[in-house]
Amino acid sequence: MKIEYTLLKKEKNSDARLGKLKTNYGTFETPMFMPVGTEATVKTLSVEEIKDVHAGIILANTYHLWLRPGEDIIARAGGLHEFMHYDGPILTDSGGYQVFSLARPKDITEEGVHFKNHLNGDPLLLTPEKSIEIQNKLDSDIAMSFDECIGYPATREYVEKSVERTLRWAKRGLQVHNNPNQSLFGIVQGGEYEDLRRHCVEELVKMDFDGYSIGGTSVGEDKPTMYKMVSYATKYLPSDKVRYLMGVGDPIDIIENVMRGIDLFDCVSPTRLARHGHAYTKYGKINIKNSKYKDDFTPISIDCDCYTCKSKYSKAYLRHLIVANETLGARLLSIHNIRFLIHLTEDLREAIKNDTILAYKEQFIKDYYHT
RNA sequence: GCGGAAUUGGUGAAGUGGUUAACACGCCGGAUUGUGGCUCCGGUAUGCAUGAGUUCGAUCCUCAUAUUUCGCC
Repeated sequence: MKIEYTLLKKEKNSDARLGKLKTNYGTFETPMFMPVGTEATVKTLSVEEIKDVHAGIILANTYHLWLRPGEDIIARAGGLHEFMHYDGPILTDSGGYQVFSLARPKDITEEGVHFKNHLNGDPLLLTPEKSIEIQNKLDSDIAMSFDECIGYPATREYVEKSVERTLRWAKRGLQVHNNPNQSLFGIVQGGEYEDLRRHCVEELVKMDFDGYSIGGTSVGEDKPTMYKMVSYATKYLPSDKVRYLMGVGDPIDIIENVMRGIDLFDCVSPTRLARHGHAYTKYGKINIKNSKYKDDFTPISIDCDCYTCKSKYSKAYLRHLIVANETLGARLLSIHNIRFLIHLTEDLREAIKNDTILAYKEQFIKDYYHT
């Protein structure tokens, strides 16, 4: 069965949407933040801990799992859910982002993208067909089209050419996709150009994907530009399909883009920041390594309902764990940070129900930037 | 007691008779956006054991003192 998106309510003062996404592995409400589990693990968290932060869905990565352990091993295990012992919804990224982070422009051809295996240096070719074929075998609930994620700034000429290629790649992927239990999303590119974003949306909608993502953001542009890019896409996307903004996870960005009609987000930041000793709080991001926390025996946040805060692990102890490079520190902070972002989406859903998102945003920003 | 060697920041240390004393770790900050899992970027010795001398100029040469260390009685 494919996913089913139901639009439950639109907020009065913005384009924010409350929705419901039904998958073979469970139903959850949107907006929702997806924790990133690149290597079939949300780094440092057990499956029970992923559930405990109320993650509706998680993300894994085609490129990484292709290289190691290989999609055939995962297929033999019974698919990604069985393999990683996780019975909730999973979305797989296509490897398109690795085009941006690993490849050089000359490595991109019509056929696909030439990489060097980052593990052993072997030359690799990832094509739209190959990416979809791997994702079919991984048996995730949602697969992504293989796209070219371009950086910012990029010339209009380049973006034009790249969007057309991304569209051809989307079509090629769609043609080989053959997993009836897996949905497939198209990815909107087009840089900062409204007509190109619009064109990309219109062509993707003609191909009739199960959902749509917006890519090519958080690649070096400033916030106003990112928000414009999102609006240029959501403006033309069909309201009966779910929308996913890729790679965005800054709290303020989540609020701003929910208000522009985004339903799903993912970002490595909560887990990466945790490993490097940072914690989100209502009053801004803190660096737990700062010496002022050396003898602060209070939890990160008294009104946080995450395991770490509820258990009253103190800042002094967390600081010690991070400074001593103990994995428990990364784990406790990851739990806190992911829960913080998911809690944020819960608050936003509530605000959509009550049509109070403008006031919510104003108060959040006031607190977050220390009034 | 006699003789030798050593003494550079929080630590391990490099270094030179002449502008800002290398590097590493630590420490103090910052960064991080569809994760190439111990990453990246800053800051961190107004001073080279102490005192005196030689010199235009000494962390570097000389002497004394202190401390450490090795050997001998």
